[in-house]
Amino acid sequence: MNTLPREFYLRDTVTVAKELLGKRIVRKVGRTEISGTITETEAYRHRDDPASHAHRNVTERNKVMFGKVGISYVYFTYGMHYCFNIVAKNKKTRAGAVLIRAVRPEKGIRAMQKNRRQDSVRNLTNGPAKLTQALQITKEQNGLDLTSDSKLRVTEGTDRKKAIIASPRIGIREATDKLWNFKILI
DNA sequence: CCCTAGATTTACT
DNA sequence: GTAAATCTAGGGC
Repeated sequence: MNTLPREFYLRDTVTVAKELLGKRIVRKVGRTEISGTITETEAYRHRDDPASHAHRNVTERNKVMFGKVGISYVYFTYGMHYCFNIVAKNKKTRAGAVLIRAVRPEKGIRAMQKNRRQDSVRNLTNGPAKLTQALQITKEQNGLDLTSDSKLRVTEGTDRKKAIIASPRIGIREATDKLWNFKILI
């Protein structure tokens, strides 16, 4: 399956968040391939988005969001969880990323069940910190180039276009008026 | 099914 | 100091 090119991510963050629905994340750990289709995303921008990590200045944590598009931004939160984002923004914007909130498991379900210590396929990747655990993504994968890395990529999907549901983003207190959470039905 | 509480570390108010 | 782009277990219905 074709890996998405850099230009895919060089557009408005909100546009890319919608476009990523139905695309596929492919992770390789040793000889095991783990993959899933993206079913839920959220856009986080820069100056106009008080809920974004990059709303203020560059810090050690958020610096990837100010860099090249198509790079992974993995951050640690709530004392125990990792979340996986992809840097995306148009040329005029300094910072932005798309949070991957849910995927539908495809290849490597056995490995995911082991990683999650959980048998129920429904509960494998239906949350931002669940899918990082299932795909073995930690801060080690922060800053990888998703357009060329051998162990973590985003490729075209096989799904037909489906209706997109837009909602307020989850778990934030600011900018709840922006409908920048996007999902497709499973 | 729903709800609430507790876990546990980082980053920056 | 404290809030955080969250999850799970445990109890009630």
